[in-house]
Amino acid sequence: MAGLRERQKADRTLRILEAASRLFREQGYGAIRIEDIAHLAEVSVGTLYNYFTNKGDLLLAIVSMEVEEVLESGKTIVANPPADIARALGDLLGIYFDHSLYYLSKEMWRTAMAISIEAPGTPFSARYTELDSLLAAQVCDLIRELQRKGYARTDIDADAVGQLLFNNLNQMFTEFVKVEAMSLSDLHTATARQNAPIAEFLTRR
Amino acid sequence: MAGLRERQKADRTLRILEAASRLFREQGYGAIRIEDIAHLAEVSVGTLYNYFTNKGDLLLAIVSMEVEEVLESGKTIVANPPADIARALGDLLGIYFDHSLYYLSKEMWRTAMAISIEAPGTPFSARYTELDSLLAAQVCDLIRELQRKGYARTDIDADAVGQLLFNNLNQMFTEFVKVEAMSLSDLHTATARQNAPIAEFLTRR
DNA sequence: GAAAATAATTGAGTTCGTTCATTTTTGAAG
DNA sequence: CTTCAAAAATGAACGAACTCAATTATTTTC
Repeated sequence: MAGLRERQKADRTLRILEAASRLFREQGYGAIRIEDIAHLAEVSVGTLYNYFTNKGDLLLAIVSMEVEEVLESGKTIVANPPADIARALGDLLGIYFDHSLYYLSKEMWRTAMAISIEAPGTPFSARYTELDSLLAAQVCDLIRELQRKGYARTDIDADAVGQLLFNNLNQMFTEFVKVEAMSLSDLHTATARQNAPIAEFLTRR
Repeated sequence: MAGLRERQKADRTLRILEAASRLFREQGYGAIRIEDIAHLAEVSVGTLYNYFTNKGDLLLAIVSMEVEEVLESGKTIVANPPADIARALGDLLGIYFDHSLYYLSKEMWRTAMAISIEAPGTPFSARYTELDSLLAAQVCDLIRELQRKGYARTDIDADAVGQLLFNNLNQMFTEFVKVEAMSLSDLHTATARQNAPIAEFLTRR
């Protein structure tokens, strides 16, 4: 019972998202004008604004899809973590970090993060923030799972440590996208060092 | 030997900073136009752009002054921390957090953080990032001082833990300015909980 | 002290995100 | 099939950040 209107709406949404995604990645968020996206998506500027509240929200829609995938991938680690805590953390962060530049440039991440801080109220900005919370919750889940499996001390506030670790990785990822010269391996090295004392602390003696 | 030119330059810089600071705080960064600032500072729009690369950099100049003060205040805690580690951390974060809304609104903080991520290259954006590093270093200094005084275990990587703690407080402060409803006391409570396990871990047994 | 050289100021013009009155398309009713 | 109402698309117009060629002010030189 999908009416013509409904189908066209879905089509247009997809066309806009694909056009924007491609142009942002190829030429940079800042270099692309709304008119360019509208043109490639074969809609008018006004129509684009019927579908997305503004340029930033369009970017956040794209970035959110990426975060959703990462969140899904993370589940496999949480469900079956290695006994070594430092390794378990490293594996999860590996999932988070290593796919980050497949579909999105550092500039796109920077802009997305900036917008989610500056304009937290738009629809996809809110979604992005929500996904952030879900990622934080996933780190907490990992700690709890390590406790449940008997790999980690159980007399420790898993949520407190989980949030701390997540906030740290989030900040490190922010630095990673801010500094064009910083590589993924730099990011891994830095976070591994920061996580090491916590891993030791959590390990059952 | 302060020539006329030099004096006028200093005067104008000050006038622009004071005008912007006042207008941003009273009416909001987003609501103020460059023209408004130029008018109040009694310079032309073009001149304002001779002094600051763009609107955002002007904001970051103002915010940086605030961070400089906080950094200075923090030194007193680092020089003379209480023996209780959780308290020492709480005291330092107290300095950081409690003065944050004296001269700057949450909106100003949000915008400043967003810009420092999105445009890390402008002069005052770079300065802001540098100050962030200095704050992180100060937290590391505190840990080292606690170790030196015999309050904290010395077999722990002080820089790793310091960076972790700083990244966490930075992220929590970001959340604080993002969520209009979140109070300073909420912020203290949340960070205290996150820091507690670390404080326990660091405490010499 | 006048003239030349250098530095700084100026504001009208350009660009781009965003809005909104008008037009066009779709779906329902008779 | 025609008519009507509701929904959606459209692009010209608006506003604000930023630029730059022309002008004005300061310093240096002779």
